Amino acid sequence: MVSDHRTKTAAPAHSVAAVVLAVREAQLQVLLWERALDPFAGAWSLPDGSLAPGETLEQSIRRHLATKVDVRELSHIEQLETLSEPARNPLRWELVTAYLGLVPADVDPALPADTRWQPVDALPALAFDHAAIVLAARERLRAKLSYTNIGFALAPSAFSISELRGLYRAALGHDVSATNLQRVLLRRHLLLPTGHRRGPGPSGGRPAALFRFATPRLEVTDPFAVLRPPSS
Amino acid sequence: MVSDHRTKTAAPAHSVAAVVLAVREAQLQVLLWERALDPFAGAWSLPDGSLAPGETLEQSIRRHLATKVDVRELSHIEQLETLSEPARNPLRWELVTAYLGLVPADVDPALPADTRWQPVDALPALAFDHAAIVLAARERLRAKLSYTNIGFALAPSAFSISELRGLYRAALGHDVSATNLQRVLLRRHLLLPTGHRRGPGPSGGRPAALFRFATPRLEVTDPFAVLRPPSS
DNA sequence: GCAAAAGTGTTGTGTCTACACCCATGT
DNA sequence: ACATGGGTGTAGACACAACACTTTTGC
Repeated sequence: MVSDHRTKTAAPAHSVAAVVLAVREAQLQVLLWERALDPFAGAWSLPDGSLAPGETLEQSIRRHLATKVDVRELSHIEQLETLSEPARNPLRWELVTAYLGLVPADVDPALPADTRWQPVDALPALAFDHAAIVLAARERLRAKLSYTNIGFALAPSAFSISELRGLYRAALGHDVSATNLQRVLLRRHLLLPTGHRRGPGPSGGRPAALFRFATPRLEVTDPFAVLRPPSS
Repeated sequence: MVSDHRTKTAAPAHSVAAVVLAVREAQLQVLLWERALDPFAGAWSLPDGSLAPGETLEQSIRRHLATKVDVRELSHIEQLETLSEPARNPLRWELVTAYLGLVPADVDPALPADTRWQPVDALPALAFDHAAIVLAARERLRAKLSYTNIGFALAPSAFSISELRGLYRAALGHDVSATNLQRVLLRRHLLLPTGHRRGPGPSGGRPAALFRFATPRLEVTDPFAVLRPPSS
């Protein structure tokens, strides 16, 4: 079957789409794009595009993000899933491979006019199956915040604990104790003190120590291994 | 771009492949297939096939498994990832979406002559990028054994704790304490006593109580939420 | 009684939450 | 001095591993 030539002519189109998330104004936001062409002309959708010969899926989504919405400063990218419902695109048979991309809170890429950040909690109707993809991306991010160092991808290069707390709160959707956040992340050696301090605000207050993430690459830090190997 | 008709003619072929795992003879084994046709004729590979019009990826891999290796008793199936390296297939541009499938230890599907179970720890050279897919599947299974009820998909409908221990040991690759396995799974209400007992072996011994998994569907049982919402 | 296999009791350790308290700065 | 925001100390709850011990069977 791999060499069945009839299937070659019946191959589906393949597109890539990205859920680009960032915390902006204390909210988890996603980068959306207003479609100019059918299907779903005028509707909001995820940034997407077609896979070109000679490139991998990840190269493809990076290319589309760079050329169409000028987003190059992704601190992290990972594949989410491939959707294949035959009717997902009303015009043709098309699969899509979805990616999760993260942008640090301190970068603000210049966006084209048809592109906008939207809070994930208040999404407009989205084209295709993109609403489900956004929710899957948010779940993936939330889970990984608990057992990996993925916070590095949301945070600026240096930050105070309370700033980091704001990022976690926005991404997780619930409050986080600054006390325990600091201790959990320090215990796991995810955070390093930079030695610098943030100046206090206009109304005073103790200056906050600044931290940075120890590693700018995704690592599993809590091997959630209830069933871990015996110590002997 | 979605409506760019040039890309339609340049679409890649799309195949599906499955890592079907089961614990057999105290080892984690994978279902392999000896390829009859090029590319990689004569080499071992994962069971695979082409996506047909009108079907989803999951329907497709279920169809190929049912028709080609006669495996219908999958207790669980989930998508792993989609691989897209342009040179992964030497004959043509082809993506593959990989699935993880699990078969309970007490079912033994009749297999065609070109199909065989092989221990994951002693794999022959595999076609394409299939070796990497098998390792990804094993990692996914191992992780999910710790924080979900996925054990239900490896286990028969009723089992003693020591039988279950054997399954976990084979899948995880290290020893597991029967004492603690029982307590962890009971504490999380994954396991229910059936009220029946297994007769003792020829050399005596206390008869083992039989258990079953409470739910035959994947559930996250340990929300590994170090950063969980405050109780108030 | 003795060996074999299953299951329970118990102790110790580590990680987390919650909350009280202390520290450093501006006005 | 006092308000404001940052950081630490500590106690309690919980989950887990390890291991000793008890129970139930065959011989």
